[in-house]
Amino acid sequence: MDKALKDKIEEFKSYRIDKPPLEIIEHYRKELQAIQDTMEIVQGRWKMPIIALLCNKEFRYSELEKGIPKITPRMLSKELKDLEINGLVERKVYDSIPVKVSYKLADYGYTLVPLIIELTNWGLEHRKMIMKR
Amino acid sequence: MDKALKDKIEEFKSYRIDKPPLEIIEHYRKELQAIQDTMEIVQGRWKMPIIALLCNKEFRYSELEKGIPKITPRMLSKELKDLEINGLVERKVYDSIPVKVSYKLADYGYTLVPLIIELTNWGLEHRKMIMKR
DNA sequence: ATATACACTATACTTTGGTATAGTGCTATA
DNA sequence: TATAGCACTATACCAAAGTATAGTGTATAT
Repeated sequence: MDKALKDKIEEFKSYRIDKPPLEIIEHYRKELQAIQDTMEIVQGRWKMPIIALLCNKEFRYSELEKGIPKITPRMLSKELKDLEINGLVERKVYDSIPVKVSYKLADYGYTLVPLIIELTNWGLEHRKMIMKR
Repeated sequence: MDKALKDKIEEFKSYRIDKPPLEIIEHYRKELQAIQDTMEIVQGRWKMPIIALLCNKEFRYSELEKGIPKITPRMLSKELKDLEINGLVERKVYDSIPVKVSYKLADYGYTLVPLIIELTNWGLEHRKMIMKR
């Protein structure tokens, strides 16, 4: 475990309250709710990878399909629709012939960047750890 | 959106590569895999709330049940088992009568702290935003 | 004698997430 | 004329996630 992470954890621990379990539960109710709110929006195998790609630039539908291995067209369009509904992704239609459709991150989508960074870091470290064993 | 977050996003943008979509996809393959690895372990409504509580201290089974509203005993014991298998949580049995069982975060579980912080922050901000509209 | 706490397990069920496959209407290319 | 690309939608299906309810064995409290 690297030093920066250790520091972050120590800092985190210093904020903890030292109380019996039931009081801790009371104290953290809002935080638990917040975690569940986030998870509800970000849930599933596909949403975060889609957002991570869109962080870089607009992508067309078929480009996303290539970019996210094993996703089926049904899942891709469903997930894009969900993300649009939640204001994270914007859909743009160019009325050329044939139609071009582009998806880009909405400003609100960029608020997920810190989360994506953490997901990525943890996943990379986790893979390293598994390999070592 | 607050300044710290804006800065973080700007920093993130400065790391982005400016290339056509297919090259971006190529470049980010590992990161996308990492995100999916993490999501696989953390997936579902219950795992992160459980871990977040256990960040504070050991909890007994029945305390967790109280701490995580609406979870059923079946889900709680299943999720705890999954987390134990992945080395994130440790289960301790005190052989008093009746038996006491405690669950605590393993060292490895603490590596999820930065992620939990981001999940919590985003959820809290999201709720604020929804309320405003 | 009854109820309750504890730490679960069992069974049956519903919902959601995800797969597999085919098809649409348009156009450009061989 | 046939094939492929584009951006999907439709249908059927399956598996995993989650819910609802009941029950187990031991022990303390009323």
